Amino acid sequence: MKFYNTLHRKKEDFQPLEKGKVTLYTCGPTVYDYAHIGNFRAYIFEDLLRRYLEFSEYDVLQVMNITDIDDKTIRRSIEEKMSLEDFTDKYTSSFFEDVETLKIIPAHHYPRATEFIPQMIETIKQLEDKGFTYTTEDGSVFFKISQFSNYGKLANLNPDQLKSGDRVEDDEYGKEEGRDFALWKGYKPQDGEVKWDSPWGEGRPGWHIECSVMSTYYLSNHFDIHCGGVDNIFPHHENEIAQSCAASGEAFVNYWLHNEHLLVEGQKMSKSMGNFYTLRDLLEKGCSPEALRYTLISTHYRSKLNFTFEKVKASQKCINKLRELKRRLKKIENDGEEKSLNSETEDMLSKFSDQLDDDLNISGALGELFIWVNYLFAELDDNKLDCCSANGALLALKKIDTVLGVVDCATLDVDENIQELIKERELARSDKNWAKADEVRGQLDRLGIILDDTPEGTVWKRKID
RNA sequence: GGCGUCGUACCCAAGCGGUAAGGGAGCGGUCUGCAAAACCGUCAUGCACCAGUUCGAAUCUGGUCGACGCCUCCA
Repeated sequence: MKFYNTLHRKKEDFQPLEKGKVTLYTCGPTVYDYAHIGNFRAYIFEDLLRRYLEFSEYDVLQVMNITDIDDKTIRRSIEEKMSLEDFTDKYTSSFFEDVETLKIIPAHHYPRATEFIPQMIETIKQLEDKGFTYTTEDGSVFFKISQFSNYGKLANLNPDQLKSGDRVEDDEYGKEEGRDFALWKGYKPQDGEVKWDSPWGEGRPGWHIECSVMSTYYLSNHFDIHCGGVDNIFPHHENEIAQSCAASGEAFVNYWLHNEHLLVEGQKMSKSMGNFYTLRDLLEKGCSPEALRYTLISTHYRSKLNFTFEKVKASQKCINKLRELKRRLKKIENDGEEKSLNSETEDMLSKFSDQLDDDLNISGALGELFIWVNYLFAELDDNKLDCCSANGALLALKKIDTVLGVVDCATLDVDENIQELIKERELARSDKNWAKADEVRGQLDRLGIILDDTPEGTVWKRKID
């Protein structure tokens, strides 16, 4: 298995620190609003990574942080006249609901920054003792980058050139150099009720320290993989490396994986452009969670993904095709016990994983999958598939879906009213009352349900747009 | 200014020196009460452009054009 490691800007063979086990830290949400489709690209990429590692029989321990303390959560909670806790609880729950909707496998731990203040203070003290910090008049503590010689390695930036820059105007906490970053922020009136006691006075932790502290708390000082969006490479991850290595004196993360961003209809997603979508927005527009999942998963994680409704529609068709295959395979499964993977199926499985072994080359893997799907449909149409092979194929499809997570769907039931309509139409059809049958088809169509009359009876599925 | 990514058919997209995977859309057929699905056939002498290296290049080198990202808290 190979991954593109941002640290060395090349693909590298993946060797976990402990054989058969993977320690994985994935940057999570800042809970100040509903997560948008771009956020989910990152979480879906991380989910693909998690699922594929487990598919490859690694025992994965995954941690995802919940950032519930930063400028945005404080500002918005004050605007909403809510306590920080109530405010962030609301968006944390909505995040978990969305995770479930998208069938993202939950991380083993979701630490919240506010639950780790003592540990963060402890780490800052360690850094202070080792001479990596300085304190300013307002009770803020900064990390002194000039003390850390490896600074800039991940982002491939020259630290000396970070000294000057038009965008460095932020001297609000009185730091010595623009490039230094806050470990602890002294209390300011705009923080409202949000403050904790510390050896440097009241205040709150900086952003970067939370990930350093929470990742190493669960995964130890040195762990395998750390993921996030490309925008996190600098400064967030660069700063994490500096803090963590300076504090522990050990290596921090072996593999840094970053996902590219998402565009919507070719444009950067923004509220002013009117192309800013949360998961809820898209579900309301009729996109199914599986189609969104497929859309987000099916472009390689290091390429920009142009999110379009055309792509969601194409994704839904691919999923329908896989579900149709499953239905037809099940039909000849009959007595069910005997299974064998025929050579085509074995071939597909091995090519599928070969592709994903190459830095999660999902397009290549899906290509292999559909070659096999087409082969199976042709066999099924010719009645050439024995039940042994069909059972084997079903098994393979199930295995593939542990990675994709789009075929099986718990919410594929419709309300009773719709079931009644389908029965009504079945009756009309057996009476050859075609006018009535077509009327019902039209009725269901308006409800977003498509009917397929198959030799085994009528099946239905969700309309694509 | 510094660092970096990308340009393959109508759309998406693999490919990493050996003669263009796969998906969607389209078109023509088979099947069907109608439809859908599925199946069969069709769909790039060419991979932004120009040179070069090579027996051989979408793949390597140089250049040109174009799109984009990061350079202090945005996944």
